[in-house]
Amino acid sequence: MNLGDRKRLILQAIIEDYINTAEPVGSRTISKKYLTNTSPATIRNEMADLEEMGYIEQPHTSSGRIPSDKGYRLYVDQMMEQQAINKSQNDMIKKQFTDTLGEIDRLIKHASKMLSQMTQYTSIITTPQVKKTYLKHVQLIKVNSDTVLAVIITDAGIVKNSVLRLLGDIPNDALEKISSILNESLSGMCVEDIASIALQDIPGNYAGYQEVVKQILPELIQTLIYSDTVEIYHDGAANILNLPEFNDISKARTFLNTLEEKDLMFNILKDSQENVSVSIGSENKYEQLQNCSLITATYKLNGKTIGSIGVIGPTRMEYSKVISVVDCMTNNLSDILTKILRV
Amino acid sequence: MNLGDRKRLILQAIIEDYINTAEPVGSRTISKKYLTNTSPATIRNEMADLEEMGYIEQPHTSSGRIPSDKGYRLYVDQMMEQQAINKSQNDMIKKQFTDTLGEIDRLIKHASKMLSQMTQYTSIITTPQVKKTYLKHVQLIKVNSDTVLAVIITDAGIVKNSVLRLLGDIPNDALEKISSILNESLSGMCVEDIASIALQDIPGNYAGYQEVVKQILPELIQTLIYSDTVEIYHDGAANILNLPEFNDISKARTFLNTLEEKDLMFNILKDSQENVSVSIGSENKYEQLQNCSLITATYKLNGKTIGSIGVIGPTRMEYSKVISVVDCMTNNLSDILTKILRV
DNA sequence: GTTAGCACTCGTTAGCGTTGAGTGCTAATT
DNA sequence: AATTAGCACTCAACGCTAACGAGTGCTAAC
Repeated sequence: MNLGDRKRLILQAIIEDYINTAEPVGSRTISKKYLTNTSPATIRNEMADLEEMGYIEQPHTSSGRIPSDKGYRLYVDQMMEQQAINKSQNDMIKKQFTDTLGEIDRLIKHASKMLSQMTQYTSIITTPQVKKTYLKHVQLIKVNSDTVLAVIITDAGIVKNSVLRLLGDIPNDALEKISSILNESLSGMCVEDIASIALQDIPGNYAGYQEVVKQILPELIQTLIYSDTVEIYHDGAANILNLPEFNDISKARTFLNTLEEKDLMFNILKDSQENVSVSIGSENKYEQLQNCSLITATYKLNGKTIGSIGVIGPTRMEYSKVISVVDCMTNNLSDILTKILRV
Repeated sequence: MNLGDRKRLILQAIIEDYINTAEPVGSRTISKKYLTNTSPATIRNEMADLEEMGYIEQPHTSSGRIPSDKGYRLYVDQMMEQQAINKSQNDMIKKQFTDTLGEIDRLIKHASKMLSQMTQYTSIITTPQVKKTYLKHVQLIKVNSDTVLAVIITDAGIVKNSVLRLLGDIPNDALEKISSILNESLSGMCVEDIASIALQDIPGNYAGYQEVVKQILPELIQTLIYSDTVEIYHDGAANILNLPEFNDISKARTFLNTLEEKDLMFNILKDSQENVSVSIGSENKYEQLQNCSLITATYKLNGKTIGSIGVIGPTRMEYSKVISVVDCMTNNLSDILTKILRV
């Protein structure tokens, strides 16, 4: 299905002009701005062919052409100039990250903000997923006579806390003992597995503290289960209101509503591939996003995929730029996380 | 400056009708729907007076009247029927909260979601502020040969973690010792103060671990400083697109942009009063919000104010309803936090 | 195969009278 | 003296038409 050079050039011209202007592109424009040696009439003929092949569409008779989803797909896969990883962009991201100390969540939010600022679209991002990591250490700290704090450390360096309330007082050394018992039996296990084991499956000598352990364990497990809930952040929602395709208030509303549906967003990001992947318009699984394009990728920690980021924009998206930014961002995010959280 | 009963009734009618319909209210409407015993002509005369006094405005000659900010203010302060704390509303909130276990941040986000759903406006909320609390306990946990996790517990039950990287290995019992030294010198201090003290001010016998303490302390302090950064969440941004006052895309954009400016939002919430307070249109300090109204209040933990919530909507807001919801929400939030986090 | 010419389509915009909700004023009524 | 009916006036909104122009497809000439 080779198009022929001229058709390719015309398609490319249409797509790139449309990405810039959001206006249907006519034969005259192409002849003037892109293929100066070809007359509008010829281009019209070619365009008729391209339309028949499904790469472009006509909003109505007697208007210029706009790219179809299929057209964008061809563009992304074969025609787009792969933007070299922009050095200055990369440096900027790196610098911004090193300036952001503090907690992981903050880092994640910052990444999201950068992503939306650099692309001028809307970014979405998940916090690291705990489920996939392994438990490294549990420590019980006595806070009050009846209150114990459980601190959970996983191999991804993610730390979760859980305030446990006991029925009675418990001596400090007993806590120490229980801590080390729990550690022995649990450490090294996958969080997913710990969450699903029944109490009696935990081996070990409780040294007379069975009662206390029975109180603590369910809550601990509960914490692990809850802590698996990844949070989803987004940023730059207002950006899309700058785009003519969202001038229609009802479209803007649908978009914003979709964005606030965390479950949906989670499902979208859940499926994202390790490498930057592009989902164009009708290719999207969810109806609400079928007039958008989505560019996603995952970030890692110590080589393990633990979260995803994405950019949502109109199908008329600056694919080349966004792909390079997303790529750059995941790499830097993985790097910095691995550096900060190495445990 | 008593208006006289009829003027009051007319003003109230205008405000309530306008809140419902978003359309300028004419004399005929009032005569038909609200003051059936008074003729439109009489009402027109009264309206002319009310306009002169600044309580209502005319978008253009020959249109009905709309309330001015001053009008809304009078309404909120003196005329509005204080909605009784809605029992079923209260129960719903309570139930929702008890269903939300897990971390504080999640609870906060959930509160925000509820707030926006119940009011159909946009809600904002801050996470609890650490600065105002007192340090209760510090614990160092060895994770790796060169990695130590510091866990900080404050009297508000807020827990922060900080991964510290040491230059060399350190024996377990040394950590214990350092932990207890730090506890002795720091616990009971206000977080704000700890963050500002210099290293040498910490008394205590370091038992030969001066070097290690010198490494750990700055990072610990850093964590405290960073952890003071309250996060701000919002929810229900899409709601405002349902309102006719935001049909103008550029207004919607301004609104969304403002919402994403965390610093601004923080400043707004920072000033909020303990009791529900209302800021109407031009009363707002920040220009971007001067065609909005803002209803804020604070929530507490163990009687101490630690965070704020708010609802942003058009000046044409259902004040009565929103005030009661916000009030209800802060009370429940304070309750549940105090229950969960009692340390 | 390419291109100039031309009739045709159709969304957009500007102009314009009509409509109707609402006003302010005046004079009559209570 | 307060209230109201009557009336002329204002002005946004609506619907209609005409002109415009960007763009097309087709045909015939190059």
